[in-house]
Amino acid sequence: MNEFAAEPEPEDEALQDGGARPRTRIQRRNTGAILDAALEVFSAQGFRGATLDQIAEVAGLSKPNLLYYFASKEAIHVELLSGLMDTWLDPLREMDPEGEPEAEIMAYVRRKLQMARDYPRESRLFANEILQGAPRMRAAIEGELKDLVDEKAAVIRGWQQAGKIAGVHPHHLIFSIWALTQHYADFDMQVRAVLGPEGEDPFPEAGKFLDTLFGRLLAP
Amino acid sequence: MNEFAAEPEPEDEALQDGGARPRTRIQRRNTGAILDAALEVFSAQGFRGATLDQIAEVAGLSKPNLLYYFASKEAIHVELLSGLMDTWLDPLREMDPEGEPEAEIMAYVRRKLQMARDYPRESRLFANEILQGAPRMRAAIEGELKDLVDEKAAVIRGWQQAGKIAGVHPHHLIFSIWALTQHYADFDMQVRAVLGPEGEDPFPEAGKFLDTLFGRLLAP
DNA sequence: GAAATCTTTGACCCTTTGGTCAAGGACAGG
DNA sequence: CCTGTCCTTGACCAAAGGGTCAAAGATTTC
Repeated sequence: MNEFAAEPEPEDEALQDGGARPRTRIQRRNTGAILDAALEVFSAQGFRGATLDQIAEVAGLSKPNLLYYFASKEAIHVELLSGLMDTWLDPLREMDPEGEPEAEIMAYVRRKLQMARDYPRESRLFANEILQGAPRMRAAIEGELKDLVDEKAAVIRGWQQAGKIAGVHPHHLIFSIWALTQHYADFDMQVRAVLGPEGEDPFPEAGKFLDTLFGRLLAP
Repeated sequence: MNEFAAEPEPEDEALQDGGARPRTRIQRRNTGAILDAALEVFSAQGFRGATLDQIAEVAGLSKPNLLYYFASKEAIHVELLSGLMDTWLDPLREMDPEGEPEAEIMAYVRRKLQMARDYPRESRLFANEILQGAPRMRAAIEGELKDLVDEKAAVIRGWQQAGKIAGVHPHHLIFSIWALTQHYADFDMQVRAVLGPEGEDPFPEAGKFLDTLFGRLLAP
């Protein structure tokens, strides 16, 4: 079970009224189970591909019971996404303008790779949403996300002007970190298939590779 | 209109029988329009999210007419995917073991980035398929794709042992090329949103960035 | 321990969707 | 210009899917 998306924003919205947080123990347990099941199904099938029956089955509840806790399929999805954005941006927020430039960026890379490993479903949910043109997240991406990236890009530019790291385009540097780390979650199936049936964990090697890559890219 | 996926394999399968290639001019035109429309819709909505009505509308045909040319929704999808794999791997096939190592890899990166720019729908179709665990492509990925990657990884290892390029993990090097180039197609919406409303083409800058990145990564 | 308040679900409803079919048009080829 | 093949579609159909509801079961509260 995973609180990752369930915790940040107190789920509710449903339960006809619309004021209170999860009250009873039962409510907390069931909304948690629903969000976890929905994450499982939405991340694997996309919004339109997922069905309430599938989510209900994974959650171990009946379909009408889902709809007792959430007003609609869409409401479940929105709940997941709104919890996601914050957690998704946290590793970037932690990048400290006062820190040692190369170390800060390398640490960011490692945090993102760790997230890809620990929360692949969240990564795929996000990927699905962007792939379809972000119909339910456009605002957050053009607002929150863009603002944070612009802010950190400015920090990076400062480091570059101080000669601490190489002068590569800050926005594209950030894109490259996203692309390279999330790839291991979103394309996990392909990565494992290509590496062969030995079934060993690709992440340790990926970590080493990314250390080398960004080490060389950032050297002033 | 785009022949990319329509041409490689002669579409047919439908038309009740199952022997002949597109015979008439009408047939060629309509199967082409259907595959192009299906690429549009599948790449944007995923398989389950797409509907025959949407595809029919984009193609400018009636739904029963679609099903005159293709046996089922699934048949259209399969047709697209089977045409895709070959084209997708071509840029890697072209990497020449006899060529100058760094130049060969850089050229591969540029070809892939060019594909992301010219064929974003194909990239997203592929991404959708892998994200959902590749239910209809597993065989091709574990076979054709893995084989080619293994072959080229061996070539790269040879170059590394000859001291021509840095000794990074060949498979992860290839993954990084895929991740970094396809990101600009698959996450296009996000890339453009973050770069801001100026609406300028991200690809020229991406090209410069990737030149720097791989130049530094590969230097022996 | 009974009233008031949550939870749960079987049965149902309406829309969407993949797919069928028979009949009517368009187009060769002779 | 007529016949046999190819193409097109309006009308249907059955299944799936999102969502509702009333009534029955649990829990809590006093």
